[in-house]
Formats: sequence, C-alpha cells, structure tokens
Amino acid sequence: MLDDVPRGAYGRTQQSKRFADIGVTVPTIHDVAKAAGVSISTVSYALSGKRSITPATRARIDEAIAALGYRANAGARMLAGTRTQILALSAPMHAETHPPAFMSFVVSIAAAARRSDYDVLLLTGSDALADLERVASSKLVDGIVVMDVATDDDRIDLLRDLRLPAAVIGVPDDVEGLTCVDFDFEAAAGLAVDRLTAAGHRSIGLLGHSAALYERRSNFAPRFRDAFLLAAAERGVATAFRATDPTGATDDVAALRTILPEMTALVLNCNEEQHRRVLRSLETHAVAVPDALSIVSACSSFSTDVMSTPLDVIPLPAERSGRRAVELALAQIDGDAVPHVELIPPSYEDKGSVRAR
Amino acid sequence: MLDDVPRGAYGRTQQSKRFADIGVTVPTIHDVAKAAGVSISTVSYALSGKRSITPATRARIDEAIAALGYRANAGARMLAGTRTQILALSAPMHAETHPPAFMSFVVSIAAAARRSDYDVLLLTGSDALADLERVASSKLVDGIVVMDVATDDDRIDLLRDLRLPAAVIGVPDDVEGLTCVDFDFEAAAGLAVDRLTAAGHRSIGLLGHSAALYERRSNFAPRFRDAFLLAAAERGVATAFRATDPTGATDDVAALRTILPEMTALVLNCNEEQHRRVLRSLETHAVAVPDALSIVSACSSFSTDVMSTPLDVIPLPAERSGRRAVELALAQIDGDAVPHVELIPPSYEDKGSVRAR
DNA sequence: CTGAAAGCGCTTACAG
DNA sequence: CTGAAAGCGCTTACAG
Repeated sequence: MLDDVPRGAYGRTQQSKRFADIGVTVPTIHDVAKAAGVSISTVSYALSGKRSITPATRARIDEAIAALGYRANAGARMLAGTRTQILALSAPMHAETHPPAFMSFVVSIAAAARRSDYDVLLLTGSDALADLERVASSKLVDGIVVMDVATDDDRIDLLRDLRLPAAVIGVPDDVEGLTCVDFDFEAAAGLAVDRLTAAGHRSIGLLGHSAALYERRSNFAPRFRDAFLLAAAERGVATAFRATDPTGATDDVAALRTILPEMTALVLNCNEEQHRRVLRSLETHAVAVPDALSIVSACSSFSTDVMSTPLDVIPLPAERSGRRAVELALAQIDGDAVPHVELIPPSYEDKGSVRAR
Repeated sequence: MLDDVPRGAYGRTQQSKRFADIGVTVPTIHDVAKAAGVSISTVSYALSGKRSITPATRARIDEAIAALGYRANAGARMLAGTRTQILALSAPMHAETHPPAFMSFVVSIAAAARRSDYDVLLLTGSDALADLERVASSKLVDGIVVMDVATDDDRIDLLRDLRLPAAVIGVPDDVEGLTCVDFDFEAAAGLAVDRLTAAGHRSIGLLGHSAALYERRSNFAPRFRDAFLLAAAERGVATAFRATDPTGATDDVAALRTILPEMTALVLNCNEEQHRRVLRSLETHAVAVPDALSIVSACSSFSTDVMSTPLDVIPLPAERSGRRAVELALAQIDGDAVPHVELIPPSYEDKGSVRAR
C-alpha cells in the first residue's frame, strides 16, 4: 500500500521512513492522508481544528491516525507553524533555595503547562542569561516563565530585549513592560499584624529567613519584613526583627526577646526547619504556645498542622502562583495580554496558636 | 543589503523575516551566507564542523554570525537533521518523594545535559506513560532519562517499545535490554555492616524509610534493607529492622530496642528529618553517641556534618548518578552503547559516630 | 468542505 | 575546500 509512493532523490520521499536496522516505521501526514483518502491539508486541518471537516471525513482520518499510530513531527510543526508548544522555565538554584518550595513551583508550572498542551524546558543551569538567550533566539520556546526573581535580577533586562511572551514570579524593582505574579507579601504582613493586634498584642517579634536571603536581594524576604515593620508602626505596635541564624547555634527567640523583652507574639517568616527549631527551643524553655507566646507562621509552603504545636498560618500559594504564571505567559502567546503585576491575596488559617490578651 | 533578495509567493522567502509590528528581525542561514559571501551549505558545515573550512572562510562566517546575531532555528534543525538536542526527563513525584534528593538528581541531570549541548524537557506530570509516548513518537527528544524507577515500573515496558536511547536511574526487576545506573545499595549495606562489625558490634538495628516506600515497590529502600539483613546474617550479627513512623508519634529507636535489647549500633537509612528526630530522641533519653550507641547514616543525600551529632555517613552520590545517566543516554544517541547495569560503589566518611567495643 | 502547492530554515548527499 | 539543490514533515494562504 505504501510501496507505490513516488520516491525522491533520496529514495524515500513523502512516505513513512523505514529503519531497516530495527524494523520500526514512523508514519507521516502523507501516510495518514493516503490511508484516509484525503489530502494532507485536510489531515492537518482535522488535527488543528482550524477549519470544519465533514464528520465522515474526520472519522476516516481519525481511524487512519489510530491505525498507523500517527503523531505529528514536532520539528516540522515548529518550523511550519507559529508555535513550538514549549515553555522555558528559568529556575536557578542557589544556596538559600528551599527545595520543597522550589519543587512546588516547578511541579505546578509543569502541570499547568501540560493542561494547555505545553511542555516545559527546564533551565536550572548556572548561566541563566545564556540559556534564555539561546532558547529564545533559536525559537525553541514560545514563552518563558521566570521563577524566584530578585529585586535587581539580571534576567529582567534580558526578558525585555527578548520580546518573547514571559511571566515573572516575583516583583522586581522595575516592572516596566513586565508581567509579574506573586503572593501579596505586603498584604500578608498586614494580615499577620492585624490578627495579632486584634487579639491585643502590642509587642510583636519577627523571625525572618537567614541573612543571606536579604543580602542577595531576594524578592519575598525583604518585602515581607519591610511591610511587617511598616504595618506594625502604623498600628503603634512595638516590633523587633531578626534574621535566623542558619547554623542553629543561636537561640533566635531568646535573641529577639533581648531586644523586645515584652514580646507576646511572634511572626515566623522562615523555612520549615527553622520553624521546628523555634518550637523545640520554646519547649526546652517551657514557653507555652499560645499561653505565653502567640505565633503566626507567614508565607509558609509547608504544613504547620503536623508540627509539635500546630501554628496559625498564612500559606504561600505556590501552586496557584505557578499556575497563574503559566496562564499569563500563554495569554501573551495568544496575543491578548497587557503587562501588569498581579498579586495573590493572602488567607489566614486558624490553628489555635494565637491567644487573645 | 538584504533588500534585493528574491521573494517567493509569500513575499518573504529565504531572507530574514521582518516583524513590522515590533521591528525585530530574525536572521536565517541565508542572511549569514550572503553576508559572508558563501553558500548556506558552507555556513551549515562551519557550524556543525562536519567538514573542513578554510580559516579565512570560517572567519568571514563567524563574523557574519556575530554581526547578525544569528542562531540556527531549532525546529528547522530538528526537521532536517537527526538530532533535537533535547532529552526527556521522566521525574514523577509521589507522597514519599524527598524534595532535596529529588532536586539533586534533577539539577545534576540538567547540568550534565547542558555540558553536552542538550536541553532537558521536564516530565513531572501524573501521566508519565502518555508524556513519554508523546515526546518520543513526535520526535521531540533524542533520548530519555528515567528517574526513581520502581522494581515493577510501568515505564520500563514502554521504554522497550519506544526503542529510543534511554537511561534508567534505579534497577528494576527485569533489566533486559535496559541501561541502568544506580548507587550500589547492596555494597553500601555491606559496607555499613562491615564497618560496624569491624568495630566489634554484634547487634545492629536498621531504621529504614517510612513503610509506604517499601510498599510502593520503590527501588532503593527494599534493596538496602534486604542487603543489610543478608550481610548481617552472613556475618553472624543480630539485627532488627523497622520502618520509620512518618507521623513521628512513635519513638522508633525505642521500638527497635524492644526487639533487639542488646543493640549497640544503629544504621539509619531514612531522610533528614527522620535523622534529626532520632538524634533528638537519643538526647532526650541521654543516650550518648557513640559511647552508648554507634550510628551510621547510609545513602543520605544531605550533610550529616551540621547535625547536633555529626554522623558517619555513606553518601548517596546523586550528582554522580544523574550525570552518569545522562552520559549513558548520550552514548546511546551516539550509537556506541550496549545495554548494561552500572552500579556506583559506596564510600565511607568517618565523623566519629562509631565507637569500637 | 476540500485540494494542490509554496514555504518554513535547516542538513546533507552529490558534484566539482 | 565549496556550492547547488533535494529533502525533512508539517502549516496555511489561495483557489475552487
């Protein structure tokens, strides 16, 4: 049936390729067209749905596709069409990266992309700029999702030059022309302070991430800290801030108490291990939660339910941020999108770790 | 200079495309050839290095490429050539996945791929089989790296059908026709037992991963456990095994001691959090390490240096496994490879947590 | 509703 | 050492 197909100079034009060595055959759109008794354009349109096809014709095509196990060649599609159906994910790692949170973002981005029939090219290399430039200018990807942007991130300027659909997770200093999604850390800080002041607390400590995260101009850590200090000041509440000691050698809570002796509430904006360390220290010193100290865990990507003391939490919506970033990148690919910054509002989960006083 | 290029039916054939709306131009190989005063085949060969080029010609081509900012179109390359320069990474997640270890593998695989000029398509979706089938039969990828294979993994049979270069991390029950890399868990178990028996221990407990990991037919957990029990039996050493309680409600060490009261050494083959829990429990019960109990941490992807008690460790070489898997997949793509199983030998790091008795 | 054909931008035998 | 040209397998105006 395929044997009477005319052959080109290389003896195998416009028919299924035969690999003599392994006996595997890869059907092309010509094979499908022939089997269904239609032209290749009809097959193509049946696949893309870009023009209407008689039900009978479509049925024959579907049948041929199934019978042959046909699947359109990705390279040919990229070359002839306008889409590659691939999204680049710029996800660089550094010493302060928290693996579980990082993974939540990556997984949610990959899942969201697949739901829209997109694949994800993972760019975790040390040279993010070169990787982005390469995949963009070789037209390998239709768009870019940039994770964990710093306030002065190098990738931002490149993104503008690339003129490719892109969504950034995080809010850099200069958002001109950019589409950004992020958790509303400012609102989260305000919410934490509001809940605690509403419960009567007038002296609130903030235990933040490790100092390195503030120094490297990360996005979320300083934003939460600054908004927290401002919100507390506006409400006339006494505060103290401390970055956690990554070595665990210092008792961070005790250190905070030295600065703020009358502290009755503590906001934690740090990672899971640091949370556990705090709870352990409190247990050791017989500081009861919430009787002696109220605690709110803010922007946490992990569950505070399973800790030795369940903590009130303002969860970090990693899944939603990742999904939204993909949606925004795809919207730009589809042409209908205007650069903007989108903040995801915080929510509060009461676990009984805050006591009114 | 580009204006006198002949135009085809669509008015823009064989020249750089001009996007009127944004004023961006994407140069093609024709533009480079013209600028360098050579044919496109010479440009192509200069790029691929597949035939020799006069230094002078090459210089003109390099100059033109730099001047135009040329980058070969990925889709065209895939279609015309035999390589896509993309590797699929099948990295499914499940409840028992340990994010830091997972990330070590992913990052090392991505890095190794880039070193050989390959990109990585991340497949973390829930339907691993469909994803692999799709990227393979659409010829999107040249090869596959399969992470975290189970003993009876579904993906294995598909891999055989796909007839695509592939490397598996882990060793499934049936390795026929497969290329597998993995840490030598059997040797690691033997090494742990050897070191402890050499130090005079005759009763050794093994605290393993959570039970779910054994039930889901994961690769590494049961392999280590079985080899440990066998090695101990061969040396006439008394043993007890226990899977860790994931809730942390039970004192696992105490539970082991109930079964094996004379236990003087403990092998830990579990995650970081479980390690910390064990050390905390020992501190609480004033069990001194190594005086009252010797400990060896086996197959750990994290550092045991920074724990409250530094532990002797047999490290899991995630970086090396990932890198090797990529090398083996690429070797198959290059044609020179024979299916085989490759085990990475264990090493032992002394941190002073084992005492002779 | 369907088909014939140009074109996408490369790679690679073939020819010199 | 270099060039002219076929071909890769699709998509999409154009024509009917």
